[in-house]
Amino acid sequence: MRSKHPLSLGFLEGLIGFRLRLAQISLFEDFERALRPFDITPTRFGALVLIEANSGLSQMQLAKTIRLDRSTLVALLDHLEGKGLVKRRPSPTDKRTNELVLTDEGRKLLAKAKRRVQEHEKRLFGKLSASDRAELKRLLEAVSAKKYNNTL
Amino acid sequence: MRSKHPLSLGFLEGLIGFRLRLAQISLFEDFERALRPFDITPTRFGALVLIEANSGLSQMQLAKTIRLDRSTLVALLDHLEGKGLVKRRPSPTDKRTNELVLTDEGRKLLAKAKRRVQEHEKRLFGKLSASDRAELKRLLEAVSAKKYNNTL
DNA sequence: CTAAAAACGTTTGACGACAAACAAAAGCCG
DNA sequence: CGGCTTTTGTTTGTCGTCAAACGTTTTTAG
Repeated sequence: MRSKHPLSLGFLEGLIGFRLRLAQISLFEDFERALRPFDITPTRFGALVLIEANSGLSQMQLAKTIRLDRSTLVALLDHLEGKGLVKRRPSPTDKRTNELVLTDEGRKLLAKAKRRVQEHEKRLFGKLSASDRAELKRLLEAVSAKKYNNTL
Repeated sequence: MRSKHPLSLGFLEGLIGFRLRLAQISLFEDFERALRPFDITPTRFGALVLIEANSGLSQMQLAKTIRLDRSTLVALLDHLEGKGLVKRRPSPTDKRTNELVLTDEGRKLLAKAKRRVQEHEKRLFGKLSASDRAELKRLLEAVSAKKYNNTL
């Protein structure tokens, strides 16, 4: 006797949010496994990419863009800085803020990581057609584009 | 001087995974806010629905279906049981497992929660057309339908 | 039938995330 | 200018999650 998986999803069956959650779990699982050798998580990867693309940005700017609490970012940057990938440089114009920059080592590691991430995306979304992928991206953007009535 | 949001996303621009992550954050934010009065999170909600739809299921079956570690489920069920919404009932046929069932109170609360969740889904996905919603759901299902090469 | 292997629920430890409180600095406004 | 408010980075506390180890029970092999 082994009534295996097939449970009824009940109310969850119709919920897009539930599917989104499952997809997110699959995503994270594969990403984590693929980037484990680099000790890089999705969040860390996002931070590195953004620092590369916007050298000198502040912690708040970074936090907002990847939608992370600024307090969370502290430990994350401590980690990356501890590994010599990122540097916090006190801003000369605003003594409250730090300018974030990638080190040479950071740039080098990121280059390698990007290739892994590219493979990872292919693995996850490769089963979809190119137009399906574009469509998925478009729809996801629409979802997080927040301008819903904040009348709560 | 206030260089606001507009940061370049760089490499993230093209990644579906990044969009998925952002959408997931938006989802969780709205869900959490909408269901806060009930002290119900997305994960708890999933558990309640699944127990309702598959009364008597085991913890492992539940954990697998919502893709949660079985150790995580322990605390979650402790919480729900503590609030009198769920009951753990030792299985008569397999002394290792518990049969999970909803209490009357659990069923009542879940009914209310479902309505809130329905509103929440409308809020998040209502900006999409019906066909877009169906498409999104289909694509997300395809993503988490794991059967990618496990050659890693 | 019996010994080894697997499954189940639990405990403990680690980690990432948020929220609240804080000090320092910058911005605002009389 | 001079005081209040806001912003920024940090610390501390809490929570949800996974992973590993454990005892009990079931399943499987020989």
